[in-house]
Amino acid sequence: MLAAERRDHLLELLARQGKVVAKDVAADLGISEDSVRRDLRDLAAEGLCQRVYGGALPVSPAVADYAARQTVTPDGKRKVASVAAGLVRPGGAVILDGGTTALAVAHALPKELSCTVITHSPTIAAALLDHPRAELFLLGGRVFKHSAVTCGAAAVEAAQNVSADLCLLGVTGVHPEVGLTTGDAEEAAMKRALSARAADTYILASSEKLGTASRFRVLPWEKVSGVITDADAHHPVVEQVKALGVEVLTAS
Amino acid sequence: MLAAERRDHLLELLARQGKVVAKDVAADLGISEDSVRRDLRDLAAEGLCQRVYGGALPVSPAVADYAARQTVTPDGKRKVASVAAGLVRPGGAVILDGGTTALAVAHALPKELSCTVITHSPTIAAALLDHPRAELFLLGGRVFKHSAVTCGAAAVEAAQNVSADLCLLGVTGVHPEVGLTTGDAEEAAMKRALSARAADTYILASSEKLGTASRFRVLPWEKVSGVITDADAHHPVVEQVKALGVEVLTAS
DNA sequence: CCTGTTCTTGCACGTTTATGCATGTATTGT
DNA sequence: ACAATACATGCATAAACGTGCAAGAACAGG
Repeated sequence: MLAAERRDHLLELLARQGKVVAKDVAADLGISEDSVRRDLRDLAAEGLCQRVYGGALPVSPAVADYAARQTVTPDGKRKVASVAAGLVRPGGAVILDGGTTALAVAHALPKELSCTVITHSPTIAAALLDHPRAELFLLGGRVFKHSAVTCGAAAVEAAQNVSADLCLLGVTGVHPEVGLTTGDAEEAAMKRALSARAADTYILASSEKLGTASRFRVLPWEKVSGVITDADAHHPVVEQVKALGVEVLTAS
Repeated sequence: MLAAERRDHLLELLARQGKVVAKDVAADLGISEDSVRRDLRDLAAEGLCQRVYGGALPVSPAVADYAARQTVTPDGKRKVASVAAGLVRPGGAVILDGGTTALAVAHALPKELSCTVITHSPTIAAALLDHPRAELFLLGGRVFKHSAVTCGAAAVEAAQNVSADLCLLGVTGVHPEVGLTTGDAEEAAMKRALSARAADTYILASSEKLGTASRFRVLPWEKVSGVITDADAHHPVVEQVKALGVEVLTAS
């Protein structure tokens, strides 16, 4: 890899993602962090980027506000989202829950992927409007403003009329014994309804959810095909969940 | 997540929401409150925000870019939206169409107005999430990405189960003889279905729509209670529409 | 083909910076 | 006045940084 190539690569990353993390790029390109730092220093000297602790930012912060929105989601959720997006097969149908992690999944879906996305979140629907090849189906109903999803009888009924290969569900608590839980009864019912319409259900479980439980049970472990998390494979909760016979996909 | 990114994020929140709560941001980004406090302290030291107990406020309180968003919508649409929003009675129910003008109406609704909003646009629904007293009902169905609304049989069927006092409809053409028109047959059908569920239907007709016609008829003039426009009261189309017995609300 | 120079790269070292936790203090609301 | 919450401070740890140095590659000139 040529040095000039690296610089171009850095500038492209900067434009596309709105930021560059020295460590990540180094690992990605298989070169030392020192070289990346040197490149960034040079670019900054030429006024092509703004050097910050840990990496660099574009000179004009308003470069890509789509990208900016991406970057404000915590690292863990983004990793989980990336793995989850990989589960969606071209031509397949996926039921996508609401919540910030699910929104990250929507953003992580390849822009030209042709698939069917079924969701009960207007936010998710709005995020997928610029995916030209994605068929989008919105489940209507009363909107719960707190979590920005439709719930209630009408929404559950609407869900009965769809089916999919895959359901990606967000929850607030993932506990080996208690199971999967969330903070609202209506939401829990809706999540159950969604899960029942898909062949496989995977849980979006960024590490802060592991080992915690909320008030309302969503699903028992038997109904879950797998869990996607950014926690280490040796995390105690991960190992307990594996012992229950549930597949665990770790995103490191 | 880079430290500099966090600071940018804080400033953006400050601009968009007019305030920052340390605890919330910490939970949101998955970092400790200490870091958030330190960032806020630094920003305050640079004069970029005003530190207060529990979080921070913008330096000049009136900067929250609610105004900024309003200004990107053309002047005419904003005026129309403002008048339309005035038609919504406290406690009343309104069916709100999709489109940019309808989105402006959503933004123009008083934040503390308690009313029921029924819409088939995920974008509109997302825009109204921060109206705590507004009951929100979303009509599901296949999403037409071009105009960001749900359409088709499922959406029309969902519309049959609601009713409202008022329907605010956006169209692409307003012509005295041809009537109200739009560019897509499915959309036209959906708009008809919406209109049929409300006691009164008003058309959002910013001046560039007047005198033009598109491919598909939405409604004949008899089904329309009124037209809201920013055009002058002596605009020829306005006078012709008035002659048809349709009320015209002019927003100057 | 050989040699000396320059440039790049990765490594080692010490330094600086950021972060989370613990402790004690201030502020707010009831 | 009291409890709850927010805050500042100090500290330990880990990460990022800069610098100097040596090994190697690219290149020019003899």
